[in-house]
Amino acid sequence: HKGPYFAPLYEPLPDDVKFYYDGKPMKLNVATEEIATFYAKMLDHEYTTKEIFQNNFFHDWRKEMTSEERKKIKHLEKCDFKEMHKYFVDKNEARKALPKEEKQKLKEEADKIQEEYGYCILDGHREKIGNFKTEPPGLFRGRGDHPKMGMLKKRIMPEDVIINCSKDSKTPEPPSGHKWKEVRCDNTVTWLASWTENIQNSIKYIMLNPSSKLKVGVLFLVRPSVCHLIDPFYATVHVRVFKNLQLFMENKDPGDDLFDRLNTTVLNKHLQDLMDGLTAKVFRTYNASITLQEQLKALTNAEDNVAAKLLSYNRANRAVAILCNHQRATPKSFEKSMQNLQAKIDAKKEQLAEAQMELKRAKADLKAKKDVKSKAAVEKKKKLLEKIQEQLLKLNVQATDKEENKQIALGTSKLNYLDPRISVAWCKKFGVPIEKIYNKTQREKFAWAIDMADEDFEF
DNA sequence: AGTAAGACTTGGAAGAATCTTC
DNA sequence: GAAGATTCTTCCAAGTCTTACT
Repeated sequence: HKGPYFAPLYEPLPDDVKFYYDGKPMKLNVATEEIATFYAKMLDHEYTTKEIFQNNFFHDWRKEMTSEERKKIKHLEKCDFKEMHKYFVDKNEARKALPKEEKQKLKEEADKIQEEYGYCILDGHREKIGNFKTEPPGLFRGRGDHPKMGMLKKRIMPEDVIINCSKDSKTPEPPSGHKWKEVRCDNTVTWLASWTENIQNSIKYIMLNPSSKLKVGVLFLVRPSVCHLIDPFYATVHVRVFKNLQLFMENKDPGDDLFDRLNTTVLNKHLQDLMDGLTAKVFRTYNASITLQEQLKALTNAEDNVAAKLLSYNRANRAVAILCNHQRATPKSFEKSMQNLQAKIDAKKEQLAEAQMELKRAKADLKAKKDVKSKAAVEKKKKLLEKIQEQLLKLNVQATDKEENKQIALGTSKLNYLDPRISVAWCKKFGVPIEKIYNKTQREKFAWAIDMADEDFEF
C-alpha cells in the first residue's frame, strides 16, 4: 500500500474575509486563523452553544496563538467569526452550483486518489481499504456531555504515522521532506497504518473495507459449529441461571448490585473455557439470525406481490432490531414525509375512482357500438385500472412500513448481526430481487453470501 | 487477578448523491 | 430545473474483546 492519504493543507482565507475582535478587524497568524475556521464552520451547530465546547475550544485555541494574539484575545464572546462562517457557507453553495463538467472533473480527481491510495495487496489479491485518509484536523465532537468536546484535534503528520506492511513489499514513501514515525512488518494484525490521536490518546487505524477477505466470514463462516451447540446450551442454561440467581440473592440486601462479580471479562472468560470462539457477542449474532429466519418463515406469504413480501421482510428485520434494542429517535422529518405519503395515497384513490368511471363508460360504449375499436378501449381501461390498483396497494404498504419503522433502526442488525445467507435464500425462494433488500455497498460486503447461498439454505 | 494498551467492531450522525415533485 | 425529500456513503466516536503486563 501507499500509506495514508493526508488531509489537504490549510489554505489561508482571502484578505477580504475578516475576523473581528471586540468589533475591530484583526489579522490572525495562519495557524491561529486555521483553528478559528474550525469554530467558524460550526457556528450554526448546536455544539457552539455549549459552554464546555466553547471553553475547551477557547483554551486550546489560545494555546496555539502567538503571544501578541494571546495578549489581545481574552474573551470568546468578543470574537466575531460571522464573516468567516459566511465565506464557508458561500463556498459550499458555489461548489454545489458548479456546472456538470466541473463536477465531473472533481470526481475524476477523487477517483484518481482512491485508485492510488485506496487499495492494497493482501496475499497477492488487490483489496479495498476502508479508510485510507487520515482524519483531518478540527474540533473534537464528543457525544452526549463529553468533557472534551471542542478540544483541538491536531493535524496528523507523517511523523505521527506507523506504517505496517509485509517485509517483501515496497515500503510506502512518506510525502517529500517527511518521514514516518516507524515502519514495521507485523503480520499478526490487520491494520496498514496507525497513529495516536491527541484527544483521548487512543490509536487510530487504517484498515480494510468490509468487503475484503479479512473482514468477511470469520464470524459467519466459522460460527455454525458454535451455533449448533447453542441450542442445547440454552436448554440447560436457564435452569442453572435460575438456581444461580437464587444463590446470588441469598447473601445480599435488596439494594445491592446482583451481578457485582459478573462482568463481561468474567463472563467471556467462562464462555471461552466452554468453547473456543464463544463470546457474548456470538450469542447476540446467533439470536439475531435465528430470529430473522423464524420470522421470515412465519410472515412471508408466497402468493403476495413483491411489495407485500418486502413488508414481511422488513417486519422480520424489525423483530430482530427490537431484540437487539436498536431503537432510534423518530426522525425529525417523519411527520412531514408521512403526510406527503398520505397525500399521495389520497391522490391515487381519486385516480382509481376516475379510472373506474372511465372503464364503466368504455364498457357502455362497447355495448352500444360493439366494434373492434371500443373493445380495445375497454381492454386499455382495464389495464390502466389494474395498474392503478397495484400502485395504490404499494403505497399503502409503504405507509405501513414507514409507520412501523419510525422508532427502529434496521441498519446495524442488517449489516452486523444477520447472516446474509438467510436473506439471500429468502430472496431466491420468493423471487425477490436482491437489490430490493441490499444496496450496492451491502451487496459488495455480502458478495460471498450472494454467491453461495441457495434457496434452501438454513441457518 | 486486575488493569491498561492495543485491535477491531459497532452505531449514529453528517454530508453527498440521487430521486421526486412541482 | 431547482427545491426538497430520500437514500446512500463516509466519517469517526465509542463500544467490545484480546493481549500484555504487573
